[in-house]
Amino acid sequence: MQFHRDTYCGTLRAEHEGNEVVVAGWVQSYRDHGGCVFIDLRDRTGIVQLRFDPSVAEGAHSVADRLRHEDVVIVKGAVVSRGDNTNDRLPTGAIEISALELQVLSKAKTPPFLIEDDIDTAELVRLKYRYLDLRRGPLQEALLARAKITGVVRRTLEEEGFLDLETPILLKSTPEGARDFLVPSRIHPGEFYALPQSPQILKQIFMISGFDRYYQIARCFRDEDLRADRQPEFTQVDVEMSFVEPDDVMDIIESVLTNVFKEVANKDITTPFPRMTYADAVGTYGLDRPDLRFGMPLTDVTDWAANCDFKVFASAVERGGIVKALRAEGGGVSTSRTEIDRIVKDHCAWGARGIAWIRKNEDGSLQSPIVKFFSETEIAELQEAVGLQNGDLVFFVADQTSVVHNTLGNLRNTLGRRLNLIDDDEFNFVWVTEFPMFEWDEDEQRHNAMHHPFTAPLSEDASLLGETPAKVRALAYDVVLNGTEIGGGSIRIHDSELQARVFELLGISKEEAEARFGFFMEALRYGTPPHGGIALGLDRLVMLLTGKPSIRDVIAFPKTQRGTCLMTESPGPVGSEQLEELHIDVVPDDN
RNA sequence: GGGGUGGUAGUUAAGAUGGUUAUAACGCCGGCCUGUCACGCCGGAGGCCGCGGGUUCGAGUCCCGUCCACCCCGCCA
Repeated sequence: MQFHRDTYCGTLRAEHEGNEVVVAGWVQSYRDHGGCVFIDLRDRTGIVQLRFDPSVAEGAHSVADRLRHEDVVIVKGAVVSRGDNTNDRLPTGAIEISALELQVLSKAKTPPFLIEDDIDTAELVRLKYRYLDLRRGPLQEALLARAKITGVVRRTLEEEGFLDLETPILLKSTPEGARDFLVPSRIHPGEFYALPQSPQILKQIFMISGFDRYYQIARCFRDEDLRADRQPEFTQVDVEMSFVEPDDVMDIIESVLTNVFKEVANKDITTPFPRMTYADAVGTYGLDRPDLRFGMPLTDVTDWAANCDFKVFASAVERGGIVKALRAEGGGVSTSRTEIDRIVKDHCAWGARGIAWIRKNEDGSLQSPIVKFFSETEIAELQEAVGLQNGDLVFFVADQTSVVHNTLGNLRNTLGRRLNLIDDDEFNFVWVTEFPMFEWDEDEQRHNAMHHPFTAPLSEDASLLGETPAKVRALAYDVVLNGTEIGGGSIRIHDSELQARVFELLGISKEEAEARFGFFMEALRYGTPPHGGIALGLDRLVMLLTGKPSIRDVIAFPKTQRGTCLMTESPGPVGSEQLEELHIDVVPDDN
């Protein structure tokens, strides 16, 4: 390079008039007037206009003439006022650089899409040319926000005395929870490392080792199917502390989040966050991650339904299920019959065999596929129970408890959005506490750990472990933001006897527990402090803070829904020598 | 594994009922233009209509299969 860049494009203002500067960056656009050539030059700080005037610098002008989108140039020139030609849409619009010298550092191929904030290019194309997509403002801002967030997280935790400690990526498979990614061992034929689903056991061992306060911004891996908010590798802010109760962990996380939202988004969030038990969250809002930016609680009409004339309702109750109602205030006015049918069809995906509904028109008349099954009295009782007003729309699900809650909980979120009950600028946090220790796995006919198998029970529930494990509540807590779970943690079991019992309840035999977690069980026996912690999903946090619809928008190089990277074309085949060395035979898929 | 949406120039889209040479905008190329900033004007190039099969005199369009991307269920904290 002939010159040395000394100024970022986006930083120039009227006060810099008269300065001689050297700027470098990408050609955003070019406007050739035959005489003067105008170039918008972009770097990560913004855009500045360059003017190439043949009467000022003939050589530079004749080269500028041939500049095209995304060419990389370095330019020396004088900052001059634009006079009457100010561009109010650019922060640098009061000035321009009258170019004296220009060096083209790199010509660019015509990009497949323009580098602009608003494009509607298919994600397929954008992912293939991720390096170009990442030049665009929205992605630059998202990654900038991400970097700021991790900075604030580190600073806050360091100030609180947490140590950033690393844990291995090549680990042992502990087949519990998600499917592991495996790494074959060359030295040990037929044996495999597993990539961590989270550093759970290792951070607990740090507590046993006396480090007292640990954190790590840790990459985690889970080989499961993807969603808009799920990638095969993702990042957790992983935290663990000794000699603590849930409140201590919550306090720390509240400070972290408060600082993050203040410093990155200039949002003041109120602490302490409200708390709600799992039972209340699910009972009232259907989901264990309630979006509390709007009301619309569920109404339990099981008792009424048990004795009603509508067989679908009555028999659901008879089989041990429940019936709940979700009333959308004024929803009947704005929702057409076709839209209702559509909503019903879409939400049956959560397992409900059907979703009944009643619309009460403005004139008080009822419209519904089910009212004909009820007596006058029943209808009156029902309206009373759900508080049905003119213009309302109410939905019902009658099924097993979990199906009813899941379906109506998701329906509630849909209606909240449809009816514009949600303020997009609000950040609503809530702690959900007292999760059940176990959930029943119908397929495998055994209990599973709802959080993970190292979670301690609520002390007053510990005595129930023997008889009714389903009733045992855990010292587990989730932090929920706007209806998305952004983190979860618990107080851990620090007693090897209790840990062994929990494994037993989970259907893991002594031998199995020994084989999988023997080292950990042994470690617990050497003096373990009571401890607990939490992990925040960094990707989701950044996604919510930046208002992006997908975590792909806050991850530099994300994978597609089928786990491929369109830019690098991973995963890919490897040579037979490589496989041989790893003692691996590839068995082709059937068909 | 299942349900849904989409795939036509580089990009985004249009292309009723099957029918002449597949349109447009932006981008690209050439020319003109000294105050543009969505610059403007004139001209031009650019297509395995995702892929494979089938029906038909004839398929971008209809049928079957398949691949890819996205959203969702299952799965996954």
